[in-house]
Amino acid sequence: MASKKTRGKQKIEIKKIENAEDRLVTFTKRKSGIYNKCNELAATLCGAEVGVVVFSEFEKPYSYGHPSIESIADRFLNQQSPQETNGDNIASHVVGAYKQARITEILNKYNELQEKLSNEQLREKELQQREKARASEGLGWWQRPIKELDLEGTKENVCFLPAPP
Amino acid sequence: MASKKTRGKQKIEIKKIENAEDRLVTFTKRKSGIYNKCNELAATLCGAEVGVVVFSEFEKPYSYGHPSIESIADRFLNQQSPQETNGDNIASHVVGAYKQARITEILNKYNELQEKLSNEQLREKELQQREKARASEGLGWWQRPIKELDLEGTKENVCFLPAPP
DNA sequence: AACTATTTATAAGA
DNA sequence: TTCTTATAAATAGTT
Repeated sequence: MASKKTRGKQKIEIKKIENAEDRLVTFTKRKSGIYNKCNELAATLCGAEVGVVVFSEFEKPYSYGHPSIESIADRFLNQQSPQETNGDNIASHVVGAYKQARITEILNKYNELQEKLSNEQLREKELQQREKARASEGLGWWQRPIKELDLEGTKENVCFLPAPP
Repeated sequence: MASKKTRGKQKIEIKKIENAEDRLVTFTKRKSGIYNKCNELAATLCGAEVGVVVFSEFEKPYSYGHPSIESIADRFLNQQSPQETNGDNIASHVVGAYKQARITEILNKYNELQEKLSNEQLREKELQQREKARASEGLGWWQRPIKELDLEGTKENVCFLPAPP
């Protein structure tokens, strides 16, 4: 009993983490922490919508949105009355890019299909698949092994539940 | 001193907070919590950039960005794959070569999924065949009307797209 | 808006 | 990398 197993969470300065490995670990952990917070915010408030975009130090893009980035962006485009912004609005640019590439549509279709598939066929496998998908969370969807794009509920890069009417 | 001053933080279900006042308070608190987390993530990693967009239940927009929304947006709009740049630098309207390749993967995956589904249900199989046929017609999916990409009722349920490379 | 008792997130370690 | 664990940080309910 004499010694504790770990020192537990230590206070850290909010400065760049010098060690690259630690930095990556922290990046990953905190990013998911933020996603989780955002998801709770949206779920908790139910009327709220949240979109997050993160670029790693290697400029690898990550993102989260609820219920979808499009709806969020569209709102920005249609009505501007920012109460607290520290910059230009990101959503309009983001959506512009998306619309140009027309990735949005195909991804929507893809997700719908995923949903369909899982509903009809693989309900019981969801958990397994989710675990798998989580393993490669660090990669953008286009960079992932295609296999892992399988099925719904890629927790990290995808969002979930539609808000009640 | 016998009695505690408060019950402290209580565990709550992640469900819509029924009481409107509490909901607003929580929204405000958690939103700043998220901003703070994002700020730490950006500052901590230093190379990272983060943008957040939040809409309240009243559709009031809030946002945060670090170091600036512009830089994040620029990356979304101007990102080009490193691999692409040294080969042919024909021009900007081909920007999407790499992008499209990536997307094609998704499309392929999409079709794969459909195939899977077809093993379960004939209806889905037909759907899949139709899609396949279209895919080989010569037009890239991105050039086709969205409707041909099939499936109806675009819901706002899922998915969020990471940035195009 | 401040306060705390708790819950939650997470820095280190295993 | 995934799991622990001690501790820091966030926050639900209160004042």
